[in-house]
Amino acid sequence: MGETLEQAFQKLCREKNLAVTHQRLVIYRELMKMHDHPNPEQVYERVRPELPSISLATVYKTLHAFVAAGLICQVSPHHGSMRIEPQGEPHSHFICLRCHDITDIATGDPDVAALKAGVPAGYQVEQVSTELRGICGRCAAESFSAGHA
Amino acid sequence: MGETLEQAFQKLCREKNLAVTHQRLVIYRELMKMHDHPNPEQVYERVRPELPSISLATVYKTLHAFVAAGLICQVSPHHGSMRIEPQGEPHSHFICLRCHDITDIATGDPDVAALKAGVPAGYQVEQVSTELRGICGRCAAESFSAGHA
DNA sequence: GAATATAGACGAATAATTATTATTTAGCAA
DNA sequence: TTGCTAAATAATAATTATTCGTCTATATTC
Ligand SMILES: [Mn+2]
Ligand SMILES: [Mn+2]
Ligand SMILES: [Zn+2]
Ligand SMILES: [Zn+2]
Repeated sequence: MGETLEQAFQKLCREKNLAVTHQRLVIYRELMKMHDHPNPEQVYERVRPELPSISLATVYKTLHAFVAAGLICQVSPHHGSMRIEPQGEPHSHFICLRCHDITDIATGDPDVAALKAGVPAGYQVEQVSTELRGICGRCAAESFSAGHA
Repeated sequence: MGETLEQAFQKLCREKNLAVTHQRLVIYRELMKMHDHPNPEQVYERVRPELPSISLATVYKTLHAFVAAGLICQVSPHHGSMRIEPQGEPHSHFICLRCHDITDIATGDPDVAALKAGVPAGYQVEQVSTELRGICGRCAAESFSAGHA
C-alpha cells in the first residue's frame, strides 16, 4: 500500500507507453499539487526551480502527452481562436476534441437554480450552458476507416 | 410589421450606442445567416465579397463590439491559452468573462442520459460538464469600487 | 553495457490577436 | 445641406500563444 506518487506515475506511464523521464515526473508532481487551472506558462514557472534548463516547448509537449494519455484534461478544448455564437436561443454544445467543430445540441433547460446555489457569494452568473466533449461523427468515421485501411 | 434586418440592426445600435456603419451592418447580416460557430477569419471571408477592402482587424473589433453589446455571444470565452485541469473528479466551472479565471463549482451530476439523447448518431461523448459564465467576485468588487471612485 | 527509439533543449517559424496611426465616416447642430 | 468632432476603418506593425526542426541526451530493450 502507501504507493508513492512516483510509483503511481511510473505505473501510469507503463500503461500508456510513455517513457518515464525526470522532466515528466516533475511536471506531473507539480500538476498534482495544483488545484487551479494553470496554463502552460504557469506550469513552466512552477517546474523551473527544480528543472532550471527545461524548455517551454517541452512543457507544451508534455502537457499534450499527458492529455492524450488521459492523465489530465484540458478545460479549454477550443482551437485557440475565438468562436462566435450568432444565434440567441439557449442550447448546449458538443465540442469535437479532434477537429474542434461545435455542434448545437437541443436540450431541456438545465437546473439553473441548483447550479447557482454552488456559486460563491459575489459572483454574477450571466450564462449557463452544458458542454459535451468527444469525437464528432465525421472524425469517428475517419478513425474507423483509418483503422481499417 | 415586417421590420427589415437593417431596421432591426439600426434599432439595436441606437439602444447600445453603437454607430451604424456599413461594415457593421454587413457583418451583422452575415452573422444572422450563419447557423454554425465561425471564427473571425471565417466571418472575414464571408463579408469580403461585399466589402472587398475590409480589414481583418475591423472584423475582430466589430465582433468584440457586438459581444460587448450583447448582439451575439462567444462560445469560447477566449481563454486565449490552454488551461489544464489537473484534478480528475468531475465538477463544473465558473468562467469569468473579464479575467478568465476558472473556479470549480461543486454540483450534482447533470442528467447525462438526457443530454446524450440529443447527440447525433455516430458521435462519441467522452465528457459532460456544465459551464457557468459571468463576473467573478474579484472583478465584480473591482467594478463596484471603480463605479464609486 | 550497446543499440535503438524516444525525449529534451533551443531557436526559429507560424497563427491568432491587439496596438498604432493616418484617413474616412457617422452623428449631430447650425 | 454644411461643417465639426468623435468614432470607426484600413493598413500594417507588434505581441502573444503555440508549434516545428534539428541536434543532443536519455530511456528502454536486449
Ligand atoms: Mn450554438
Ligand atoms: Mn476544475
Ligand atoms: Zn471532429
Ligand atoms: Zn474575474
